[in-house]
Amino acid sequence: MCERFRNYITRLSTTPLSEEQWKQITATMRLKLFRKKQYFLQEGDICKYFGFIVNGAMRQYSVDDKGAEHIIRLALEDWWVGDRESWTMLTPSIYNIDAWENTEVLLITKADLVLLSRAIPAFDEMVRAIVENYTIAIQKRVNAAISMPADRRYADFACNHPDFLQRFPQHIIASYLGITKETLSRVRKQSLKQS
Amino acid sequence: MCERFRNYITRLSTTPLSEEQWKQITATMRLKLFRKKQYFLQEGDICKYFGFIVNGAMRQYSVDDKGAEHIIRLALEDWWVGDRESWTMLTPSIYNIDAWENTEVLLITKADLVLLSRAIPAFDEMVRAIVENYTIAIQKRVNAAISMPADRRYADFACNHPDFLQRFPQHIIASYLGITKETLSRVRKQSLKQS
DNA sequence: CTGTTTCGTTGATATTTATCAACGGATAAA
DNA sequence: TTTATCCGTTGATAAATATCAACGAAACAG
Repeated sequence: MCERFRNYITRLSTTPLSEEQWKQITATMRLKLFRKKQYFLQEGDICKYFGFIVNGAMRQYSVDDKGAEHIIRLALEDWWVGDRESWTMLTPSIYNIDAWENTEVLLITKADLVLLSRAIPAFDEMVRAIVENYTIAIQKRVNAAISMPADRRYADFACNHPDFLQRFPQHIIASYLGITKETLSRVRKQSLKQS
Repeated sequence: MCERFRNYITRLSTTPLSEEQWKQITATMRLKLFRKKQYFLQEGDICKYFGFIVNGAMRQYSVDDKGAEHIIRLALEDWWVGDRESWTMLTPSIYNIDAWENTEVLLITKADLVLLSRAIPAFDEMVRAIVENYTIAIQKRVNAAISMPADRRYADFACNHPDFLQRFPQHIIASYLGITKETLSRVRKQSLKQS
């Protein structure tokens, strides 16, 4: 059932993971089902868990003064969800995270994460790799946001995350890219003509 | 001379730093002067060092197909410079980093960073704190980029980084915010009227 | 099956932002 | 000093994108 996570660790680390260690991990992390629309984290909450998505889809977003949602992050299988700021500072989160599909998540607390990292080299390596990958990816996203027009941002996104296009509707993708659904619709029509 | 870095470590960590450990750090990291306009990293280079700015100012930017520069990151005293992607993947960087003022930088290689982190708990804590702070800050920047209009982005920036406004000219700030210098000039005029 | 919501599209229009061109002041270099 | 470069501003105009409104199709809930 959680084989997916085991493979994930193996993929992100060089040290092998013993049967014993894997048992410790499964004994520590709890599997929880979030039904469609259920909150993983709600604005004002403190983020006590990070979650590894075993299957399903979630989104992280902020809500502005006019009630409009802005998608900060999308996550599918093998992605993590949680709010780093709230998690590390223990402050109320300004974001919401909810399930877009029914989603199975492996939960871990900060304390347990520290424990497992100390006890299991492969786990520690994985954590470091996650952070590395995340910072690289988000750096690119900032670069795209400040230097590319809407159509190129979409082209980039479609190229790098074709799976997201299959799982999330266009108005969600649009919000993620910082444009309206109407603009995205027009951008897509254009890009079809040219191919 | 590098007292600034010592204070920085102390501030970001809870473990004290012994005289012995500090000596090890200064013996490992090299102080280098970059004169105004000198490259710290040039597009196509592999980023072999991260640098802690002891004094001065640097900028990181990409250059698009039309030759326009897009400021990815600005850095003053107590900030780090380097390209995470190139550094971790050992791939040629797509960014440039150069000195905006004459700048003194403490250099460290990846190997040395690992060594010092293993040997010195305070150093390790500092590295973790940097990564935490960085991910939180850049997350907010993405949020701003996709959910705020130009004037609010500027107001936010001015509020959070008043020191940057003093040290970098407006066209650099504008690029950092993803707008043109003309637009920034108009935004500022508006914001003056209202206060 | 039937009403309801979600989703994507399109058109008309408004707003925001970029582009282009020009200017004056400040600063640095010769 | 003179000359050149950098910097910020402004106006006129163009382009990109948002907003508002309406529609039909599909998916879903009762």
